[in-house]
Order: sequence, then structure tokens, then C-alpha cells
Amino acid sequence: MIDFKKIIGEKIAKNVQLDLSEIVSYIEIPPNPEMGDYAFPCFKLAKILKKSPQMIAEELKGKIELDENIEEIKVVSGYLNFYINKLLLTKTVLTEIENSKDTYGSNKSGNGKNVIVEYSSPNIAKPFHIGHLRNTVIGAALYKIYKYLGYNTIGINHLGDYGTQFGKMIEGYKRWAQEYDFKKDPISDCMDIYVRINNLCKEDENVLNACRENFKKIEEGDPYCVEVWNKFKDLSLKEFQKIYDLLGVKFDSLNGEAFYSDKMDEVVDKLEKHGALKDSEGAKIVDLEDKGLGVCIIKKSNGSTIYATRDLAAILYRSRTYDFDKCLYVVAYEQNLHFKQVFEVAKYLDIPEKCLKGLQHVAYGMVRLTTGRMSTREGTVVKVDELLQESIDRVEKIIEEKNPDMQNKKEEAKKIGIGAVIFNNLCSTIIKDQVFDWNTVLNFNGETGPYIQYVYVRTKSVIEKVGNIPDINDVNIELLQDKESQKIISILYNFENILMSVVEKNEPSLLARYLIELSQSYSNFYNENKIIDKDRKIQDARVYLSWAVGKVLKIGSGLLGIEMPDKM
RNA sequence: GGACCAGUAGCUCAGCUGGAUAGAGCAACGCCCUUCUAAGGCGUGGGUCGGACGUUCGAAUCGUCUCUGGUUCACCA
Repeated sequence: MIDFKKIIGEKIAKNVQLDLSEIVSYIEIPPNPEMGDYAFPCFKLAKILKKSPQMIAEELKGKIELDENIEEIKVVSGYLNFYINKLLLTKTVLTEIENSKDTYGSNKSGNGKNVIVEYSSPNIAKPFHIGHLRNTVIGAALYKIYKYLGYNTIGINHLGDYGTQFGKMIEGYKRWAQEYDFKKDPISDCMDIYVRINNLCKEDENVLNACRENFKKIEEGDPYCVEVWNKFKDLSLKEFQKIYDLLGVKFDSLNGEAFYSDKMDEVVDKLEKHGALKDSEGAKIVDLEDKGLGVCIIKKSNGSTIYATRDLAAILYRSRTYDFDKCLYVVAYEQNLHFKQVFEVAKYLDIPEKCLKGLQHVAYGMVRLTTGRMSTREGTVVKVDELLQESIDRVEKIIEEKNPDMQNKKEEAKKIGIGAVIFNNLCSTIIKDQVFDWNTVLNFNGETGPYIQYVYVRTKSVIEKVGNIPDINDVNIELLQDKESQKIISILYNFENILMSVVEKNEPSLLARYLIELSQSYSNFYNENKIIDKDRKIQDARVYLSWAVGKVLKIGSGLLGIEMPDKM
């Protein structure tokens, strides 16, 4: 597509002693469309040229020639305001959408690059709660968007299937297995055991030591411990899969922590070889005090490993298996220090420089309840299956009220209910903490998933009524020059840029906000104009624009993991 | 105590790498369905951008200090 910003930058660059890239970085979008489409502030030049910004702007205006791209230039209080050729913009955007169809906004910027997205990563034998949901939804969106931009993307569910917690589970299972059937609600049974054994550990140090011993036995391949551990794993995966199916989330690999249980010796060897390993209080550590990062434990004093060791083994394995350019860890910010340590220690693993540089922690904020922090042990978690079901149920009720004759009510309710929950998790900057409130999550008015879906359904409904999508050659773009249409066009133009920023910042909320903006602009257009019109030319133009909006809403939502209903 | 993160309207949040009058949604109030889906649109009210100082032609945005909240700081993950 035409890059107007670059074109303007080039025109300015001819007359100013600055790099093109620097000029382009100064170009901004005016706060109000009447002030132009792009603006170049001349204040920075004032010092260099020792003239007033206003004078510089006037002079520049005189030197820059108008052409088919730029219609007009105005000087306003030190700004050079550019008015681009709206007909050309309209034509460019619509032609691009027509030609690329379901791939609009995608590009090849990631070609040849391998990106790992590690996300979801729930703990086996514990409930899948709304914290994991946030993680899963963020990771899945990043995964899809990277892929859309041409990256070879690998999604890894780094299951929490290892560690002392399983020693605890085994200890609990040994003691109380006969009290449970593990059939109706296996996760709940597991959690019950987990809470009981934790309480016992608090009271009795010997029990805790027995738990640690059990974990060590798993590592050593003790048949009983491994069998029980596998049982928990199978039960959990089956439960998690139900949620992934509802969310439409898939992984390329389920290699969790346990997968690396036999790959940690090499890490220890390498650290030793580099002289990075130190004995301290019976444990083996890497001392990072000089970097202000404390110490990173590699082996505990009882000889067994710890999660940092497994993360390091994973880095080594992944660099060999996937030759990654980026490895994103979607993990809550609680683990900031942990990842800083691990990435620092990874320098001793002899992996390629690009892999080392590609390690990135995508930290997101905590989900807390109005009553405070969630705790598995306290039993205060909100379970995702219950949340999703509640959301779907509420949508069904609303459909029953508003549109009782609708087709496929169940299916559509599912898309809307789940879409609402997904959108709620993606609509604000991921680093911010979120207070979970049923009423906020299950609100379907305003800036929500259902709002976007509703707008999409409107575009579909208009097309359905008309009976066909007009041929782009029958669209007279001069009939799309009103304020409302132009607002939409400029937003559509920006879609690819938004996707690029999402990847650059690992911030899917940018796309979520974008879709709200697009939806609002269409709602506005819809209310201002009659789309189905007596004048066939006007109708063709507006229906075509509606189709284009629907297309981008569907692509964008799809990238966030939100499906579009046909009716609402 | 050290480190990191956050603090914008009653609530939830936008505000791009400093730029032109600080924007949405929710909640409140008032309008708009004999016209394409009112899960919608329009309007009104609501702000010392936590505070202070500084850098700059210009600061919600950058720097320093400070207050508040959160997270984390060795054998859990």
C-alpha cells in the first residue's frame, strides 16, 4: 500500500538537512481531521535554522510541490499540515482489501524467523483459574499475530508437571486415595488432597521432607511415584483440553517441565565448565549479586533440581530444536526476577547469540479478586470452566429476550459468551493488574467483545439484505468522501501498522482497542447514513465499505481468538 | 530495607518515540426505533493527569526527589 508518511517525509527531506528516518519519526497525526492527515512540527528546526517555526513552515510549504498524493499543505502555528489525496487513499485501501481478502494486513516481515511463544502453562493437578486464562488468551493472540506476519511460530504449553508439589500430591495420594474416586471432578479431588497435605506439611516438618523425598523419587524413576504422577497428569490434561477446545487454543508442543528432567545434567556441566557454579549452603548456585540479581539456585542442597535448572535446559533444547530468533515467555510479572536470572545464566550455555538476545519475558499483571489475591490452597480461585459457562448462559438469556427466533442459538451464544471473556482479557495493557468482577466481565455493552461482534453482524446483515457484494469496479469512491466514511477508511488503512506494533511491543491490547475504534466508526457511519438506498450507486459504495469493515473486524477478532457470530 | 511495576473523570481504561482545546466505555441525566438488528447512536454533567522540583519553544509523556498501592529478594513454581 502507499506509504503516505514516507512520501511526505521524502518531500521534506529534499529541503531539510535531516535523515529521512528522523523526519518520518517527527511526522504525526493531527488531533483533528480538519487539521489535515499528517503534520510536521517545525519547532525542532527552529534552533538549527535560527528562524521561527512559523517562518520555516512557510518556506517549506513554498518549496514542496503538490502531486497526486498530496492535495494541500497548510501552515498553522509552526506546523506544516498535509492533506492527502482522499480519493487515492480510498481507492488504495479498498483495492488492497479486495485483492488480499482474508489476508489483509498480513505481510512477510517475519519470514525466515522462528518465534517460540510459551504460554498457558498451567500446573497439573491444580484448577485452571482465571490467571491461567489471561495467560492463555494473551499467548494465543500473540501466537496468531506473529504467524499472520509471516513468522514461523511455535506454541509451547510449558506444563507445570514437575517439582516438590508432586511429591506432596503423591504423599497425599498415599495417605487418602481411597477416600476419592477421581471421576466426577478429578481436579477438585486433587485440589482437596493438595490442601490437606499442605496443611499437614505446615504442622509437621517430617511430612514436608517425605514430600521432597517423593519428588526426588520421581526424578530417579521410582515406579510407584511415576505411576501416580502420570495418573494426575492424564486427569489434568483431559480437563484442560475441554477449556482449550472452548477457547479454540492449540499448541505445537506440550513439553512441560518434566520433559527436561533428563536434560539438566548438560546445563550443570556447562555452568561448571565456565566456572559459574558455586557451592553455597550445600546448594549449587550461580552468584549474580554483582549484577544486582541475587543468586540463582541450580541444584538444591538435597541434590534435586529446581525450576531455573529446567528453564535453562529448555533454552538449550529449544535453541537446538527450533533455532529460535525469539522465545517469548508469557508469564505473570511475579516472575520478573526469575527470568532476569535465567536469561543471565543462559549466557553460559554456549547457545547462538541471536537466541540469547531473543529471550524475552512477556510479563502481564495479576488477576485478583475484589476480596484480594486468589489462592489455590485457600480455595478462593475462580475456575475458568465455570466462568465460561456462566458467560454463555447469560448470552443465551439475552438472545431469548432480544431475538428468540434466531437460528443456531446455542452455537452463537457460545461464540458471544466466550468472545466477551476473551476480549475482556485483552482490552487493556497486559502489564496492568486486573480486578476480577463478574459484572464487568459479563457486561456485554460498550467496549466489549459482543459490541464488535454486533457491529460485524450488522455489516453482514446489510449485505444479506442487498443480496450480493458489489463489484469493486462498480464502486464510485467519490461517494465515500463524507466524514464518516473517511474516518473508516483511515482506520482500515492503519490495520497493518497496528499488527506490526502488536508484535513490536508484544501488546495484543493494541489490536483490541483498534477493533473498538473501527466498530465505533462504523456504528457512527451506520447511524448517519442509509446504506440500502434508492440510488444504486450510493448503495453499492456503502455496501462495499460495509463489507470491507466486516472483513477487517473478522480478521482482527480472529487474531485475538474471537469468533464472529452470523446473527445476534 | 534493595530492585522492578503501576498511579489520568465516581469506576474500568486509551493517550503512538515530548507537540496543537487531555479522550473512550461503564455509572447518572436527557434525547433517537411507522427507515438497513436499540447488545446501537447523539447530547449533558464530571479532570490540580498522585505531589514537588527540574529539562525544553512546548511535559500526562523525559529526569530527580517524594507519597500511595502491588510484586519480588535461596532451596515452591
